This record gives sequence, C-alpha cells and structure tokens, in this order.
Amino acid sequence: MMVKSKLKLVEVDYASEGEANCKALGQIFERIGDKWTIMIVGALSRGPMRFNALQRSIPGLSHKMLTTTLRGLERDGLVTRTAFATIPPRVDYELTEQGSSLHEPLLTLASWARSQQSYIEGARKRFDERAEE
Amino acid sequence: MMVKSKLKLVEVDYASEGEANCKALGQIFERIGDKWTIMIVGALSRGPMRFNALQRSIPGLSHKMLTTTLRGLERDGLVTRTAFATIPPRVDYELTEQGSSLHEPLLTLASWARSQQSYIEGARKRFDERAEE
DNA sequence: CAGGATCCGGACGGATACTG
DNA sequence: CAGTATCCGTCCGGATCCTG
Repeated sequence: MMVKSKLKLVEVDYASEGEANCKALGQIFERIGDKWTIMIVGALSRGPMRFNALQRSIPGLSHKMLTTTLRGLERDGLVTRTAFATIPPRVDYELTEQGSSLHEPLLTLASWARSQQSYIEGARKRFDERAEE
Repeated sequence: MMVKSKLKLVEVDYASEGEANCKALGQIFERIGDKWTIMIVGALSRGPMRFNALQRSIPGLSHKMLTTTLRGLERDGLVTRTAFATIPPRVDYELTEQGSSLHEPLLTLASWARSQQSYIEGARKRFDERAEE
C-alpha cells in the first residue's frame, strides 16, 4: 500500500518562524540534511535491508557512521530495527510509514540536484579560476 | 516572473548511482544539507537582503558562518553578491534564478518536517526514556 | 557596515580491536 | 554478522580583533 504523502505546500516560512519553533525545525533539518541519512533512506526505500548490505550499497559509508545514523533514524521513528536470533545473527532495517513518507521530498531534492548539477559544477569551476589571481 | 521549476520525478535513485556520479551528487547534497544554507535560501526567497539584515533574520547564525555559507552559495552560482561603494558600504545578496529554483524543493522538505514534527519529537522522547534503564 | 585573519576548544568521524 | 568501545587526528565553528 502506497503511503499517501501529498504534502500541502503551506506557508512554511522556515527561516522566519518563532525562535522556539525555528530551533525545533532545525533539529529535524539536522537529521534530514545529513548526507548519510539521505542515502540510507534512499536505499531503504526499495525495501528492508541488512546491515552489511546497506553499507555495501553506499560507497564511502563507514561502519561507524552507518550505525550512528541508523540509531538516529531509529530514535526518530523513521526506521525500525528487527533482529533475528539466528546464527549468524541477522538484522533488518526498514522504513516506517513516516520514514518512507520522507522519500518523496528527498526525491524532489535529488531531482533538483541532478538538474542543476552541471550548472553548479561550472559555476564552481569559474569561481575557483577567478579566485586564483 | 516565476521560475518554472516543476521538477519531473525521474528515476533518480540517489543511493545507487555510479560511484562517480554519487560522489558528485554528494557534493551538492553537502551544500543543500547544510543547516544554514536552507535558512539563508529561505530568507532570500522574499528578495535581496543585506549582510546584517540576513544575520539578524536567522537566530543563532554567527558572523563567520554567514560569510562562509554565502561564499559557498556564491561559488555555486546560487547567490549573487552586489557591493555598493557607499559609506557605510552596503552589500546585497540575492538568489540567482537557479538559487530560487531551490526554494520549492526546500519548501517541500520544510513542509514534511512540519507535518512530522510532533511525531518525531514523540518518538525521540520515547526512545530516550526507553534508553534510560 | 561588511568582512578578513587568527586562535582555539570541542565535536565529528575514521581506524582498530574486541564481543555475542 | 552485527554490533560496541576506544583512541586519536582533523576540521568545524565560535570568539575576538582588526581593516576599508
């Protein structure tokens, strides 16, 4: 069953909210913004995965960072952890409903990154060349 | 004139691309993911702003982080810097077309954060309580 | 006002070694 | 296999001081 996640684009002015609210949203952005969070949610969007499979699927992701990020996602209720008492042990990670609802916004962002990639790379190159006087 | 930015949700599988491409996208995510980037783009989405106005509009943003982030955005071609040779000097920062095209994806994300805020806070609380055995 | 330069503590994250 | 624990270098980012 698909998760209904058609987000209304309400007037969320994420920069100029009340201070308290701004801080709260900031805490959430800190998780979302995390490079590995994005990758992991992307990987899990296709279904449950085991720890090592997850790590192998994301180049550059270290053992430590994977566990840390997974704990964070679990804490936020975006990912569930299921351990099987087999030998060798097996642990599956899976997106919760809320976790998978995050996938669509991230896809939007990824799509943007894709479409702007060459522009940004060009801008960076020009900027750097200009900087070497 | 509104920037046309209806992004097609193509099959961007941001987790399992080629290694090279993954690295490249990662570099872009690093900028987007940055807490302050999000805030600054949000603030600038309403129009050009001066340095100090920008800083005051975002609670907790230090002098140094503002300049650093602005340089980054300028380097990526997402923000323009315009200096007026007046006394005292005045510098306006403004989103480029590409920069403002980032605003909509970010709004989507902010909207998601908003809608999941209480859920996440609850999940965190429960997780933390459960952790104190 | 806008910012560069410098110092410095603390957090982040990699490598390694050890458990169940 | 799936972690936890520890060590330790690096870099981030705040505070401060100084320029045009």
